[in-house]
Amino acid sequence: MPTPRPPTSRQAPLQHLPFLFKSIHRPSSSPTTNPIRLLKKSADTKNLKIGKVIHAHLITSSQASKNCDVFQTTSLINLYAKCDEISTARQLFDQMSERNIVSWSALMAGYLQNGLALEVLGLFKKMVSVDNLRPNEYVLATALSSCSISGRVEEGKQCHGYVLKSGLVFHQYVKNALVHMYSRCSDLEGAMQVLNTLPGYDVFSYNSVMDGLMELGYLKEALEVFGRMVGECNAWDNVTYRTLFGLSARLKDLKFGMHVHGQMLKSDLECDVFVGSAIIDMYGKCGNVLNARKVFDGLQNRNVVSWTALMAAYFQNGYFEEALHLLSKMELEDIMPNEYTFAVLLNSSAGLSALRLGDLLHACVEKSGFKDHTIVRNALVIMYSKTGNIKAANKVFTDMIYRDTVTWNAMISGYSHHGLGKEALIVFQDMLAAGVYPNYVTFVGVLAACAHLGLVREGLYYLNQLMKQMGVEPGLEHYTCIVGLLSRAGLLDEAKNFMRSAPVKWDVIAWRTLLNACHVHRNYGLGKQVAESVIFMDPHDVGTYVLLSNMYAKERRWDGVVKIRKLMRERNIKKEPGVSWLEIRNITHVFVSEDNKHPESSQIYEKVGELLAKIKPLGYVPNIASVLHDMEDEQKEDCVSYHSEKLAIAYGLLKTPSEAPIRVIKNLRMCDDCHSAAKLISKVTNRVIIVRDVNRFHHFQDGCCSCADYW
DNA sequence: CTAGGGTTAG
Repeated sequence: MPTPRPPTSRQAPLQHLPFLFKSIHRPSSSPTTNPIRLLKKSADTKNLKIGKVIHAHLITSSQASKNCDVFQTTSLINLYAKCDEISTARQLFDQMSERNIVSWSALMAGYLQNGLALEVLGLFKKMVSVDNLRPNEYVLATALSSCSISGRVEEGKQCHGYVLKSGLVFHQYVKNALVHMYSRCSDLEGAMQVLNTLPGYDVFSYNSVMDGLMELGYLKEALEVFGRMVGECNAWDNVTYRTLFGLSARLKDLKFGMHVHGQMLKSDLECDVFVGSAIIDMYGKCGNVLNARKVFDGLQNRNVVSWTALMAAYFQNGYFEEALHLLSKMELEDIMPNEYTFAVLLNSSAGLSALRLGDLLHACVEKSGFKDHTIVRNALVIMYSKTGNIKAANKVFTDMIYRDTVTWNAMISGYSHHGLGKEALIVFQDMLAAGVYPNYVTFVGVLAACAHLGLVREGLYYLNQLMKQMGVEPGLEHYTCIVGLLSRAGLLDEAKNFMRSAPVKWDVIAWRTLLNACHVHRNYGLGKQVAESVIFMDPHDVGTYVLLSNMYAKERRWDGVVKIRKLMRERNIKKEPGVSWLEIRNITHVFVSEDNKHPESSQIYEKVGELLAKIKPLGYVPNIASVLHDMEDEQKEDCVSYHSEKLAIAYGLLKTPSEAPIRVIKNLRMCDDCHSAAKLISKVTNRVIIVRDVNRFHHFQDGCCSCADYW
């Protein structure tokens, strides 16, 4: 949706030009009117038009002496370099018969500005070897900066040598450029060495080092450097604040962040868009959306980044609708979304499982000119996979030319969530073949895939060998995957022993994994033990009470069921109502178990009855064991018959064309009864039914589910 | 001639 932009930079009106000519022609040129000064002025103001006029004039009246020519041409180089006509600058430079150090530095600065760092370093080498010139502070700062942006430590160290030789180590700019170079090239020992051996560093050096440390994830160390800074330098600037907000965000340390914020308010530093966005980001990442909003509302000028930061704050805290809602408000202020904005929006629609909205955003992205940005493509993969359309996710993935770690991880874990373990492992192999290094997240997806496929040996090999080989430290999530892997394969004792022996502090999730396995494998003895300990760890885990009561029921131990029910009453634990929803055209229809609030309720109930009647001959038996209320079996059967996902599936069948897959989202774990019903319904209706429950996707097709009945 | 804001995979 590109709208024409109003002209922002005003060109100098043409009627001013005769005046310029006059001043050039004036016989004894005063300092303000000589052409070199005018060239500098037009370079500084990036006014190429006037600069070219002066250039033309110089050509037509070329009476200049040779020495004057060096200065003039250098000024012209500077002009073209600053005005982004670097090739013109280069032509002039190459035609010079004689050059001084300023000619070199002007051209180098131009290349640096255009991001052509390697060109700068090439020039630097030529300058010292061919022209035998000694680099000055300008050339050194430019060369060092080129090393910084291109990550060339080796060249940076050579520059360091020149710095020492020239005696410019004490020059503030050069020193800072040196510290910055080492920080950006991830050579923090180098940076610290410069910082420690030389006296007199300023905000700039500290900012650089803290930034470098943060980039590498050394958050504690950055905090230490900050402590040193507090003692030695109190002139904090915008960049310092931005860095500190970034640090508190990454540490998720709200207290520290608020402290810095308070400090900033006390100082009379003006809060620019950069710092403003950093504060919003900090509050968002520290979980305080309200403050993020407050800061945003207080900003005098906002740009795309401020808006995107606020959307991200909402997104990160689960307020997906609010994040999406901000788009139209932003556009009302005439601010266009960019690739980051689209990434947040897509992730928000993924969070809602809003397929229709995601499709819509995809269309916007295609039109926007940001469609080929990796972050946007990644967000598309995530969005399609989370909204249940794994095929579309893979389409986006395969069409991508450049893929980063996040891309591969998104596809691997996407497949894993959908129970497509084989596909996940193939993508993983491709990732290794492409030379991309797997990280922590990659292996979570890979191990989950192994668990789905029951590949015990492979899983253990990945954990014990490959991860070490790849330099990835296994964490709780990986160990939990192993628990899942073992118990899914029916090796419950091994899983239990693994939990006993592995050097980790297990959380409820791990125990619940084992518990679930006991339930599926009908090992109720161990299951009850595990459930007791889960309840001990988290007395409000409703799902566990339900499972425990289920297990008692399956053993026909009604005393146990009664005990659990009593316990739940005493602890005031209520079963969260089951809610399912699905999108039809662009409306989301929400169903709550056994409620008849939907306007077409009677048709839906009728349809459910019809479906259940159709699948009963195929072996469907209502599973009423999970019903916790006191009632007759017949009532219990009614109860499970009208679970929210059954209502949603029935509605989907009523309202969508016969070839379309039905996509349902449910807030809880899918129950046994609905699971077996859905399998048979997919068979008798010949439809693909995709249900996303709290943990995973179930693809029902032709009487089978992708989770292979283990979830 | 030295720096910098936002996003994501579990």
